[in-house]
This record gives sequence, C-alpha cells and structure tokens, in this order.
Amino acid sequence: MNLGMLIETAFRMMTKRFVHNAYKSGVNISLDQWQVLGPVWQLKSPSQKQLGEVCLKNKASITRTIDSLEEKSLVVRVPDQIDHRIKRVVLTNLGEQLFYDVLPIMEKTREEVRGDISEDQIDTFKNVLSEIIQNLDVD
Amino acid sequence: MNLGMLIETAFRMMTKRFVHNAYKSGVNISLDQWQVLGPVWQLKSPSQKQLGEVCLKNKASITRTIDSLEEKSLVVRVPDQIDHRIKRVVLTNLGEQLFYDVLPIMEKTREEVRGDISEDQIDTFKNVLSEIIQNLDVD
DNA sequence: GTTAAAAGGTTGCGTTTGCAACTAAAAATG
DNA sequence: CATTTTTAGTTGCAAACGCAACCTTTTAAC
Repeated sequence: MNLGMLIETAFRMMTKRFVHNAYKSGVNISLDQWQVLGPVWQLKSPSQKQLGEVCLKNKASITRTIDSLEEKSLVVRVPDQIDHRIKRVVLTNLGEQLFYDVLPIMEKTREEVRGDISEDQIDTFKNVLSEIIQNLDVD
Repeated sequence: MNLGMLIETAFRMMTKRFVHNAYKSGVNISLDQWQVLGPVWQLKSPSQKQLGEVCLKNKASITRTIDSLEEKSLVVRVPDQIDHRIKRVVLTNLGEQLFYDVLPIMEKTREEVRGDISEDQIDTFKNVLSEIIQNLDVD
C-alpha cells in the first residue's frame, strides 16, 4: 500500500471512529463540527476568519459548519460592535455542555488510534507529517 | 497541531498537489479517478468488486468513479460472459495512453511529497500508519 | 471627502464520500 | 426444481469540501 492510500485510509478511519464513539455516547456531532467547536471554546468568541486560520478550512467551509452548529443551537453569531464585517462566534450553554461531553470521547478516540505505538514513534510520525506539509507548502 | 489535523492536512495537500501537477501537464484527472485507473491497468479488466477491494472504496464510489471514467472514454464496462452480475472494467486505448502519461506525474508528486525525508523515516512513517489502521480495524 | 481597493462572510456550483434501499443474477437450501 | 439467501452493481439522499462570484463594510489613495 502506498503512502497516499495509507494516509487517506488512516484519516477516514480516524474520522469514522471519532464520530462513532461520539454516537455511542449519545452525542451527535461530525468531525468538522468538533474541529470548529473546539477553537470556539478555546479562543472565546473568535471571528470566522480566525476560525478558518486555526482550523485550516476555507471561509466557505467555516460558514457552513457554523450554520450547522447554529442550527443545533451550539453557537451563535454575534456581529462585532466595531467592525461590522466581522461576526464573532459564541458558544451557547448547550454548546459548552457538549464541548465538555466530547472531551473524553476525543481522548478515548486518541487512545484507540495510538494503541501500543510508543510516544517516540508518534513524535517522529508527527514530524514526518509536518515535513510533508512543509514540502508541499512551498511553491 | 494534533495528529488528526496533521494527517488531514497532509492528505488534502497531497491530493491537491497531484491534481495540480497533472493539470500543469495538460492531464485532467482527479485523484480518485487515478486511484481506480491504476488498478484497472494493473489487474487487466477487474470486476468492480475487485476494484473496490484494491482501492479501499465502497461499491457506490466505484460505480460513480467508473461512470466518470467512462464519460471520458478512458474505460468501458464489459459484462462478464459467465456471471452476468459482474461487470469487468477495461481500459480503452485512450485510457492506456493516459495511464502512461500520468505515471511520471505521480512519480514527480511522490518526490515532492518526500522531499528530503530519508527512506528510513518514510518506512517508519508507513509502519506507524499501518499500525494506526490496524488499531482502528479491530472492533 | 470621494473613489478605489481590500477584507469578512455568504452563496452557487460541481466533486467526492458514505449509507441504505433497491434490482438483477447466481448460489444455496429444502 | 422451487424458494430463499447471497452477491454485484446502481441509485437516492445527505454531508463535506474547494473554487469562484458576489455583497457589504472598512481602509487606502488620491
């Protein structure tokens, strides 16, 4: 199996496992929703642009993910008082609740992914990934 | 950056780079089309089921990818003479031509991805990926 | 200060994916 | 040999992505 297929397979399986683990715990959330929800909690009402940068998603994706989070009443868009172009994304109580519910699920998934792989190997692994990303970032 | 995001980012960048390199060489092909076309060449008129197994895609994806390859006249579906449920996928001359055109593009992309990363590191990297996949395959 | 340029978000369109329901054909069961 | 059951492939539906065009607001440049 070549490198590309390995990465793709691992990525898809990790995603599926996370969603599945959440589902088993009674939490309905997709990976991308979680990828955005985390930074919303961490950054305290970031702008959508900020979210895009942190989550490495383009603004269209952010817009739609926030749409879905808003539909679930997990976040609210609040227009910035000073710069009216900016919308700040704020966690609702429900969203905060869900965030804390998902934390252990994420941790569990992480452990399942890592299994017996040593900390050292994981570090090397992440370094290689970073290098690959850097290799492709130039140009 | 966490492991999941690193993998996702690397995967997306690799995909984009491949398609972009092909585009620059005047070849219009998506990654999934290539992922199917390769095995069609290699396996000599495989069934769609076989393709799904080799490409690690579900049958719906295979169906649609072959639809798109057939639209481009790169492959043809040929019903199996013995088992009428099976459709064998056969390369057209155009498809074979394109296959040989893409080979160097793929090689170039592979080199760009690997950059200065040592062969050893790549091996370890692939081993870790395999382990992750195995960790998630059980259950 | 008015006009041009840039920035933040939204929307439309096309791809790709997964799941589940479906059709048709072959194999297994009685 | 008629009746399930299984298998191969297709189709509908919904989720997610990227790109490009667009609107609105702010900032920069005369």
